[in-house]
This record gives sequence, structure tokens and C-alpha cells, in this order.
Amino acid sequence: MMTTAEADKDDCQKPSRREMRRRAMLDAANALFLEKGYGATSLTDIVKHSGGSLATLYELFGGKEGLFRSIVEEGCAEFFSFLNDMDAGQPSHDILRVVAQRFIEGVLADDGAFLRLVISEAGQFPEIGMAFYSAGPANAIRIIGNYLAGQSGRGTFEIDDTEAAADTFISMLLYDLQMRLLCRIPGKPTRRQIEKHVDHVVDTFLKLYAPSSHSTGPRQAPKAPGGSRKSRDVK
Amino acid sequence: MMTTAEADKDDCQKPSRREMRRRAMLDAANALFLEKGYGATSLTDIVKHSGGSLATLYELFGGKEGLFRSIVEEGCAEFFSFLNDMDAGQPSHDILRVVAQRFIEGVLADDGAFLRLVISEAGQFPEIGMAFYSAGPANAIRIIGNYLAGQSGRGTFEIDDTEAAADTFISMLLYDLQMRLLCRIPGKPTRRQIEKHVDHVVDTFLKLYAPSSHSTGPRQAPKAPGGSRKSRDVK
DNA sequence: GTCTATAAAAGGATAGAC
DNA sequence: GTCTATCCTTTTATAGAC
Repeated sequence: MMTTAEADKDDCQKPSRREMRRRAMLDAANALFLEKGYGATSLTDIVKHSGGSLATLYELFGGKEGLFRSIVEEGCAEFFSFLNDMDAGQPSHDILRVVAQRFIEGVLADDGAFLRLVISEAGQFPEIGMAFYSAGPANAIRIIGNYLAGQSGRGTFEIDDTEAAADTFISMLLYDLQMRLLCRIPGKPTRRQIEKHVDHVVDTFLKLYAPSSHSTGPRQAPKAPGGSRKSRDVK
Repeated sequence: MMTTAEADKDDCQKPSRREMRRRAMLDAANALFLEKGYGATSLTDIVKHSGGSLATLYELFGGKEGLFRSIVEEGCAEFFSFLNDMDAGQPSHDILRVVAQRFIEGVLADDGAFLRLVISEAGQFPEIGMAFYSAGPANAIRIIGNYLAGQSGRGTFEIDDTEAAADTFISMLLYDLQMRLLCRIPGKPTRRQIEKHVDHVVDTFLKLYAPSSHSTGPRQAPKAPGGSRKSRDVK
């Protein structure tokens, strides 16, 4: 027989009762907040899904606000984890396609639910929006900007303001897509459409910043005229 | 002395009591929803600001939802009214600067409060997000796309997919700005910064789509190196 | 520590007087 | 038609048993 303390030392994952409750409540709250929004989600609803009781929730998180802050904190870290995977040592600018693809996958993964939640409550919880922006957009621009700066030194690109270029890249890539998600326009883009968009953005970026007329763009695919059904219309 | 009926006929604006109440309630609700969000605003709070009473509110709007829908309907029409002012007959592409300026002014006008409100409640009120996207982003892309198509015919630009080009233009112009507003990053950009950004976007756009090497860009201003403090950092 | 039961408050909605 | 007063539900928050 082991004491619980010994068990804790033994098992690295330490699934203490407290920690399991905490996780279950965080997960339930996360799902419900993302689905219904902060205001429309009640604590009893969360407890109903997580198990445990209201009193325990208060014991662990201090209330609805505390629970919410924990959710967002975790969410920010997870949501942008893919940013840290960027390997700046890659040879060519094909890496731009890979990065773009990952960005879009990341954005599409939760249908914009997390971003919507942050935006919705940024008014009532001032630090939440700032934390998100720092961990997300600002971080992305810095990382991509740094990458571009490195490549710029090697002659892969000709860019004077690398962060502005990074901003341009991300903006072209995500603006309309994210806006549609946030507005809940139905219908996800197909893999084919995403690929096409990524190609278009990368090509445009290269047209802007590839060393002049060196014509680095390997895919200036001759576009089928009129075949670009993007269906921006809603109805 | 006039009866109220005569007064109504006399005054073309017909500020009937009913209509005045309606306006007052719409205005109060609008302000409160934009400030505190839909869920955090109570009907009693609205009535307290508008005058009148809860019962009248129900008589006029049927409840909180009806009131909210009325708000958003009005808001969409007003928010994008500036789009219809675009005069496609203008001579050069200096009009791009004017358009860009107006877009940014429009976006900054309410600090993103209206867009935030729409995004927040797009989940609970499905048609609201779609109405906004149609009246706003989709409409903007179509209008600018049409303008570009017209100019493209005259040789001002060389564009094959004019709507994609319009998307690029708007994305570069607004993405980071709107994201910062939505996340409540404090500190509005100064007029100087806005002007600089507009110039950068227009120059970039011309670099992409102006007839080759005709060098239409009148303002390829030599940037002071290192002077581009955009302060993307939050802290 | 975890749960049951309940307090306390607030919000949405309505009935009825004027 | 407009207001006052009130009902009923829901929600946050806590006290006390096990």
C-alpha cells in the first residue's frame, strides 16, 4: 500500500481527485462557453456536464469569472501552439505554403468559436483580449517577420519592413475567411478551395517580395478564367 | 390651439408619441448593447435610460430579441452607408486612397463595437451574422471589385480576378486594425499613422496591379529605415 | 473536500389600473 | 396606449451535512 503522497510521486500524471474534477469542469465549461457564449452558459449547466457540484466549482475557481479566465488562459496557449513549430532553417519559400496551410487549419479547427468568445468578452474582461492578441496575431506577425528577415538576409526575399510584409501575408490569408467564420456564414471551404487560396496568397506575396524578375514563383498557374467560384454571396 | 391629430398632419416628421418612444428605446438599447453586450444589458436598464416602461417596450418590440433585431437591422444599413457613395467615374487611382481612408474612418468610428456585437450574438441569432456579412464585407468586395473591373477595362489596372484583388485590398487595409479593435487593444492610431498605413496599402496594391513598370505609384516614399514604429506589442 | 439544499438577487414577461 | 406593480423563472453564491 502507498500513501497518496507516495502515489503522487510514483505516478507522474498525478490524477488526484481534485485535478480530475478540475479538468472535467474546465472541459465542460470550455465546450459550453464556446458553443453558447459566456452569458448564455450557466454554472449549473456546466456542473451537469462535468459531474461534481456547484460548491466544488466555487472551491476550485472562485466563481464564473475565475473559471472563464482559466479557460481563456489555456485556450490561448493551445490555440497558438502551432506557431512555435516554425522552422526557420528551411531551404526555400515553399515553407510559406506550409505555414499558410497550418494557419488556415488552425483557424478552421474550431470554426472561430474561441476567437468569437474572446471578442465577445473582451469588453467585460479587458485583459483577455490583450492576452489573446499578444499570444496570437502579434506573436504570429513577429515570428513570420523574423523568418522573413532571416530569409531576406539570404536573398530569398527583398523586403525592407518585414513585419509589415508579415502583416500583409497574414491579412490576405485570413481576413475574409475569419470574417465569414465569425459571422457564422455556413459552409466550410473545401480542401481544394483552401489549397487554391493558399496558392493565390503565396503567389501574390512572391510577386511583391521575390527578388525582381528572378521569377521565383514556381506556380504562376494560368488561371481558368471565370472558374474562380468563391461564392462570396450568402444567399 | 391644435388637436394632436392636427399637429401630426401639420408636422411632416410626424413625431407621434409612439414613434418618439420607439426612437428613444432604440437609441438607449443601441448604446447599452454596444457598450455592455446583449447578455449583460437588461430591459429594465434600457427603460431606465429611454423613459417609458417595460410594458411599452414589449408592446413595441415584442421582447428583448425583437428589440435586438431592430437594432442590428438599423445598424447594418447605417454602418455601411458610406459604401454607396463610391463614385466609379473618378479619373485616377487616387480614389483608392479616398476609399481606404473612408473604410478606416468607418471602422474606427465606433471602436468596433457594432461588429463585436454582431459577432457575439451571431451564434444565438443565425440570420444576424449573415445579414451583416452581406451588407458589409461581401458588399464591399463586390463594389470595389466592380470598380476595379471598370478601371481594368480602361487600362488603369491589370487584374484578372477583380474580386480577389478587392479582397486583398480590404484585407491588407483592415485586418490588423480590426483585430486590435475587437480585442480591445487600447490606443487608437493617430491620423498620421492611418495616413501612412493607407499609403502603404495603396502602394502595395499598385505594385501588384498597376500596368507593368508603367510605375504609376506617385508615392513610393523612401521609408526612413527603422522609423516604422507600429508598436504591435501590447505591453 | 465533496455534496445537498437553499438563500438572495435579478431578469424577463404580464395583468390590470388609468 | 401607457404606466405600476407583480409573478415566475433562472442564476449566482453559500451554509451546513456527510
